[in-house]
Amino acid sequence: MGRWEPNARGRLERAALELYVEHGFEQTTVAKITERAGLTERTFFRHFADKREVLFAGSGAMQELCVAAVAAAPDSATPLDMVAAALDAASARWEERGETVRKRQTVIDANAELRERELIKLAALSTALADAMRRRGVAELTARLTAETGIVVLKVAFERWIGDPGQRSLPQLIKECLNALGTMTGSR
Amino acid sequence: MGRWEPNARGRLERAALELYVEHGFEQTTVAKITERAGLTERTFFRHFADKREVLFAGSGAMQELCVAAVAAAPDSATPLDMVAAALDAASARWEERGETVRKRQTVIDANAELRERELIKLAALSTALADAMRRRGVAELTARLTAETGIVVLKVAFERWIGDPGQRSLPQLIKECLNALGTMTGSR
DNA sequence: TACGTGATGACAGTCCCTGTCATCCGGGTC
DNA sequence: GACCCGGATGACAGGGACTGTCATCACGTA
Repeated sequence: MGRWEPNARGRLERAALELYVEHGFEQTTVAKITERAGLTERTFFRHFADKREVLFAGSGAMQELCVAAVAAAPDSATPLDMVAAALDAASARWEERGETVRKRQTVIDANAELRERELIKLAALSTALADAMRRRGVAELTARLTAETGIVVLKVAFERWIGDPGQRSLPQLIKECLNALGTMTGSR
Repeated sequence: MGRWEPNARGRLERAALELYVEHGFEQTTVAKITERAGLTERTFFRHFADKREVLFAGSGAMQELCVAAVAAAPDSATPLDMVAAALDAASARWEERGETVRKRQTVIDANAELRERELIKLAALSTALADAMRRRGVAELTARLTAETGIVVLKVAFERWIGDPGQRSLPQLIKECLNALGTMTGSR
């Protein structure tokens, strides 16, 4: 348990997820996490802004992935196409490690504070997508509305993907939601 | 400053908003709020679940208002019409006391924790709207997507209403966003 | 006037999170 | 090999949010 064991941050992430799964988020104290990781509380808060953030460490990379997808979209793409490309990129990444994603989501869904954090992460993603589209020449209002709509589709499709016993794939569910969206707004 | 001054809850709400405006949310301790209201900390937490909730005391009534609007929509209404009716009801209520609403929103926008709380309140509103639509016979997926889309429109329109120097009314901005939404999804 | 009920006060305690300073490890310099 | 420097960690004190528990108080009612 030397002071200099490698990958302190990774050990904290792992210990936290394990304990959140075993005993729930609220019942887990930061002291217990650092104890399992062989570190001190102070070090935990040097790596993560708060007790919730440890579950969202990967959200930054996911956001960059989505922004890159928008930037890489062909010039012929409509705003909705750009968002769809971003959602494809994100969902592909999630499909890869479905087991971990599901476990993590179970923890989040069981706690209101964590759902709050999840929502603000999605809001940040929406803003980033809107910015990326604006850089592609999309008008302000259109960019904002399209990005937010994309997040809606992501939320609904992801929810169904989690609830389903692995029947349909995430990209498939996203496509279905996008179609339903079209009939919804067009039905008048 | 007797122990039995009337309207303890109201005094707490008022004192909290005042102090949040004067010094910001983070700089305001619950002790300061209860001091101004002539009560104790323990009493604050009997009336409000946490320090943030005091700013969202009215969200329950707003949600009921929206749900009632959906329930009262004519049978000929499409899902999108139902949501539009709900947004009209909500925005009318906000227009009434624009001054207070703007002041409160300034406080919320300045703090990440408060934005988180705002987002989960909107998510709860979305769920309530979807439930109300389902009771009107709307299919599960359609209800969910339409409700979420309505919240998107509300968010974007409200944001523009706050940022604007009172040019366009909130119902007007909502209508504009709904129109832009139609052209967006229909543009392909 | 006595009593019951609900709201408030008083107090101790836990946990999250922060500021500060000392300590340690690894790597580069001479 | 001795020296040193920068980044990461430990140790400690402390504030503030929130909770549990019991005593106390005001008010309506019999």
